[in-house]
Amino acid sequence: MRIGELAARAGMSKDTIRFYEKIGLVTGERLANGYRDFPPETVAWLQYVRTAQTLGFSLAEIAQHGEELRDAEDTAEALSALFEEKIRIVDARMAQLAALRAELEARVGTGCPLRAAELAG
Amino acid sequence: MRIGELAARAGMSKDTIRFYEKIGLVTGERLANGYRDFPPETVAWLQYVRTAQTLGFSLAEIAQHGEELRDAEDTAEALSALFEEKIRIVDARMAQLAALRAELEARVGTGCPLRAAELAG
DNA sequence: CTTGACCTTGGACAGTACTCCACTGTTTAG
DNA sequence: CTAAACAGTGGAGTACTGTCCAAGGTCAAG
Repeated sequence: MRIGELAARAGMSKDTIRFYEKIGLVTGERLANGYRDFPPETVAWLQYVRTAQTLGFSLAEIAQHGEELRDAEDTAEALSALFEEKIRIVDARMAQLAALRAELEARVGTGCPLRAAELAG
Repeated sequence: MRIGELAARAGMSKDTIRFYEKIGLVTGERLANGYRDFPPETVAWLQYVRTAQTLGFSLAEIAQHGEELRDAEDTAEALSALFEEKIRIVDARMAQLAALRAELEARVGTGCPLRAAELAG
């Protein structure tokens, strides 16, 4: 698939994809005429990138995860370890969110604006 | 409290606090000699800023929330509405995390590296 | 063979969030 | 009085994540 179709399917600009290629976040072949040629799973990978990004991972981290996945191609254990580490990060972030949510909820309806700035505890 | 103590208590650099003041994220008085003078609750506010930041809010958004809080000083309803909106955002983010976590967990131990790139679904 | 849609590259520019620097003023301790 | 520790300003520089543009190559349709 060429870059235009990939961009449309992944919901991002061609420039963004070229930028991602430059930093090693996506890789593609080249056609005889020099055009980039991406395999279909790149769409899912780019969607994953967006998800990971909103979770607070930098593009460099995501790229490294991708490499680790590729390197671990015959090492199911390494892969599981990577996933488990990510789960730990996700759990920590969820706990943080849950704490903030509880604090927010405690404030709803209490009308104590002057102390609102202290909700971080 | 002067900037050095605030920086130490909030766990960030003085430069960062000056930068935050410039963009309106924190406000302080000035002493007769020109030194900044911050009220004690600024420590909690800065900690809240850090939390909100890790949740994906930009400094501009956080600053605006702060303003809304100040503007709503006598409007408990507006405050509750703001909190409820934040809770919705937090809930959405938690759901996203939960989905990702489930996908990650499903991969642990299955050893299917070649399809790992598609875990975003 | 031209037109238009697609692709290439390189580089400039932008917004966010700092971080560092040089130079200068203020306060406190000895 | 001087030195050290604190403070101030303005401006430059950095890293990250794009976004836009100009100049040009490729390809299919009419």
